[in-house]
Amino acid sequence: MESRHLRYALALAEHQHFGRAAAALGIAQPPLSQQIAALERELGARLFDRTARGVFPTTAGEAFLARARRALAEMSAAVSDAGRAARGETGRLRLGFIGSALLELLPSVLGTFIRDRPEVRLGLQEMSTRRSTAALLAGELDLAIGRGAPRGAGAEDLVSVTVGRDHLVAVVGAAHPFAGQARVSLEQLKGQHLIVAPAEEEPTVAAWLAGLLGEGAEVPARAGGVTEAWDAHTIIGLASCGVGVGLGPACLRVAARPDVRVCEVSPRVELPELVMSFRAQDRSPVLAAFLDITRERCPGVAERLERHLGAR
Amino acid sequence: MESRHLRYALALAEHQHFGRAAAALGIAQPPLSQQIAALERELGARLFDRTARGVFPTTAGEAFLARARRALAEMSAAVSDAGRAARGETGRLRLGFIGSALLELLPSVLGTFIRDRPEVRLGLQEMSTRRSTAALLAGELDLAIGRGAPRGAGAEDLVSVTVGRDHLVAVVGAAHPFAGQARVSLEQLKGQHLIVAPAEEEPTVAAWLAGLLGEGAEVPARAGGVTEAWDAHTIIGLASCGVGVGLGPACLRVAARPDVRVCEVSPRVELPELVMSFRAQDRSPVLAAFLDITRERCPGVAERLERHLGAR
DNA sequence: CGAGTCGATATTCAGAACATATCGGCGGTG
DNA sequence: CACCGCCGATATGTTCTGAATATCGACTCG
Repeated sequence: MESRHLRYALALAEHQHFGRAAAALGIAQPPLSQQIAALERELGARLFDRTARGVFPTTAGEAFLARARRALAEMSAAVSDAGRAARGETGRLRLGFIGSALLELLPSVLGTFIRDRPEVRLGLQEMSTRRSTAALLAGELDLAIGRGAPRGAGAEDLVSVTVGRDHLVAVVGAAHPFAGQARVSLEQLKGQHLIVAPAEEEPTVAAWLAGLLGEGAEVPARAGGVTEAWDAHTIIGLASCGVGVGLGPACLRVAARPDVRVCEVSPRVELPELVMSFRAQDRSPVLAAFLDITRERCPGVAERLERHLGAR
Repeated sequence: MESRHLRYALALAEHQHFGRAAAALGIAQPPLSQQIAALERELGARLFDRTARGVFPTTAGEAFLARARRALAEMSAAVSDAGRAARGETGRLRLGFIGSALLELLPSVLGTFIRDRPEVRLGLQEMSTRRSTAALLAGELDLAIGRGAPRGAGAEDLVSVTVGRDHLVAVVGAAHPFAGQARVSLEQLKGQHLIVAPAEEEPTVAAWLAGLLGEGAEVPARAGGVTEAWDAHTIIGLASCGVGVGLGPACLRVAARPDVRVCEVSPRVELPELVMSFRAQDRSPVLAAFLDITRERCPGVAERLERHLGAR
């Protein structure tokens, strides 16, 4: 039995007339008679009563037609569902990101995405760059936002584009000696207790800092001591109560509370770029849609993406 | 798109391998490749990722396959539903009957039917013979049980079989002069107030009675007076409280209460037969099943039915 | 009783689905 | 690094089936 039989039976039930039903189906009358007869033979049951006043379904026909309607509805739903999934209008996007991405990049991109693709289920999880890279390679994420291009095993399977640049700023409590300064020098920082992201989780940032502060070794080994904090709000909170000098990207200003001061670091120090990564072989249309929106919003991202997508 | 495409896609998703899926489908590998390709072309979306480790559905493929499974399930349900309806295992039977049918005939027949065909929805409605005949012709009933073969316009479209015979008995209260008698004569009845079924609703019975009592006219015109009662229990109730002498079929004994006496009428008077009627052109398998059961239970009905059914 | 309508049947034809044979690409292996 | 084997895609021929045309038989209606 093919779905054609269902369509023919439904048309016949609707028009109650072989000739008109066949015309509505775009075929001649004899093939319709044949197909209905074949269907009835296969089922071993008469589905229609041919009377002088028209063709009417039997009890068995009624039962059959009710199911047939649902079956055809499921089939057309299969087509439309597949199409929507292929166009990225539905599906799932699992996104891992570092906290600072929540300050500037994600709010606008996510807002647009949610408005454009309301039926896409979004999975959002804040995590370190290292973890998001690993999760991406393990297939647990579809997109990762972190600092610095992913490195190490498997990184060649990922595509990364720069979606933002930041320079280093220092955050101090209002009572701190630096509070009145618009800028602090690297020399000044060397004697301070520093609040930074954990070295193991953000290796790129940690390496930058270590180099910046004139040491080849780990940041935690610095004189003056180091406190590791996982996210922007913790850094700001610790700085506000005088624990030390928080160091982080300039976008920290967005989250700055009234009781802290943000100072430029002099000379200006560029941080590893905010980088968006995804699996090179990932053909998900949802991902493509998200990248499209990112492309629109972040001029300069476009070319980098084009180069990769064009190579597919 | 045909259901074949759904079956092929599901097989491919199950085996994750074109060759094995084709073997499971009983076809060669090239046609499977072709049909899947045609399906993907029609949908405008890739449904499967062909990798070195196997064939896996894409996101769109997952969405499609979920619907496809349901569609095919509906199709096979359509087949089985139609088959069950055709075999009379499901469906509906609307039955109109006179009250006395509830006393002997229906209890056993209905019991068997409900046990054999639990999924058939039964519509049971007590009504007069006249009304059940009209409802049968109007298509509001599938089967009618009454007294006397239906007559009048449309009766030739009905098939009737005798399913029971009864003779007339008289029902009186325990205090009635007849109470001690085993039998009463027609002469004795002539002076009594009688309780009978309404003439308009049970014309066959009324005609019999009128003839019996030696009058060409209507029963209500009889000296002694007449009360019309619709059902057996009312006749018995009125008789028990001394309203008069109830007249009805012998099966009234089944419903007789302790405070009434049932007397044979002498000479014995045969009542119009209990008749089961249905539309001659009704091919409903549920009706056929009900008739089968009736046939098994009522010997003698068989030949009458065979004659009709054989003529189809 | 003849005309008209409707569904079934017969026959032919075209297209689609399938089978056989072969090619191209990708991994694994000596 | 070349070779081999596996797998899916492609090419080509064959078969089968669904559809069109022509016609028939049954029933209705004027």
